Amino acid sequence: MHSGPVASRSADPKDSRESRNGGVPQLDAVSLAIIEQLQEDGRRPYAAIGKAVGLSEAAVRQRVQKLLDQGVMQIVAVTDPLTVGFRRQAMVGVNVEGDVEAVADALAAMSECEYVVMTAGSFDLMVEIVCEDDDHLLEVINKRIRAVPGVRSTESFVYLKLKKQTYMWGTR
Amino acid sequence: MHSGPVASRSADPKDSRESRNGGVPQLDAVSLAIIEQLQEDGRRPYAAIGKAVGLSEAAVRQRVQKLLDQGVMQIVAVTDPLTVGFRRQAMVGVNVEGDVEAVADALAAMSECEYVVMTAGSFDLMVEIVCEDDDHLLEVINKRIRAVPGVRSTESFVYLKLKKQTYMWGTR
DNA sequence: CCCGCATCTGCGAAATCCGCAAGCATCGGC
DNA sequence: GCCGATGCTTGCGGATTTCGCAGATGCGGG
Repeated sequence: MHSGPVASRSADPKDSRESRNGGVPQLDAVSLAIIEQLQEDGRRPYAAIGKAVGLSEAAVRQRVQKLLDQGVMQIVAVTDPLTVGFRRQAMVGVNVEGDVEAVADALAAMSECEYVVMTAGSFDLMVEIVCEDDDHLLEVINKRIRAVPGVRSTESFVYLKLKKQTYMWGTR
Repeated sequence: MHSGPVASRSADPKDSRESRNGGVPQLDAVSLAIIEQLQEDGRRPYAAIGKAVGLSEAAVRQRVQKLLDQGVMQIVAVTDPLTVGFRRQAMVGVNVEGDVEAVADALAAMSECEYVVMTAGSFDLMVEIVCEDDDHLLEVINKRIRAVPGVRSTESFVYLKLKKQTYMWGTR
């Protein structure tokens, strides 16, 4: 069902480059161009993509399937949760003692955490959470996240209004 | 091309509820169910969705089109920018003096800003930025963002590793 | 009651998706 | 040089999907 990390882990780290980015070989210009097309419209037909990037329809189909299988890319509907029934959303900065990645994995396992990223700066981790209401939010932050072993402290930023959300870095 | 806010502005704010969420009437259970289907797979056929939510293929198609037109939902490919050539990514917390929303709009207009949200807490704004390299990152943070009138201070969190990125809040 | 508006359904035509096979070029190992 | 692996192309046909449109259906206002 693909709910885990963005890039699936590989069992055979061949060289240092691949072992550091989850076993995904670097993408060539054509795959990049395909991704750009699908960032503009996730439902664009393969033939149209092929015309745009200079590949046959079948080749595009094969590449897209591989990108999806590898977990490099996902094609999904995205919305503003606040307009779709979820009333509380927040970014939580986390400070960790011990193994940061282990804590990150533990947080990523929680269904309320949509987004988990390891950072440099005054937080070790930043986590975006989506909740039904205030009670739910309170429980997730104060009971679940702070209960994870290694979490030293947290700071919360409750969302008031989402102003922009795009995925079109390719098209500029 | 839809690169702006998530929800497009309406010109006729009828009641207070709609005027506060960008003119989008609340979604009914069927549209919710459709969105859930497309969160699992953005390319799922309309007929399959219709079977799942109890609607005809054409009705699903009309509702999806409306959701897209209204800006409630977008169907796109999402990736980890760090695996696709962009080498520096960061979350920036911003403190503002004066009109927060005006600053948010100014930041949202920058192509490097993928994500702009107004927050409660020790930051007024949180902004995610995607850059080509360190020079680019430095320029965006220290030259462009801090040059926006009303920006009092910023704090940056450079991404080290993206651990989770999902859009399946509906399916739990 | 009637009309306008919004939504859903049914249905054909066109386009797309998908699996498959054969041929070909490239690349790296041996 | 030979060979296997990989990836692209072309072509194909059938199943599926998309798309536009015409015709119900439902609902509230006048």
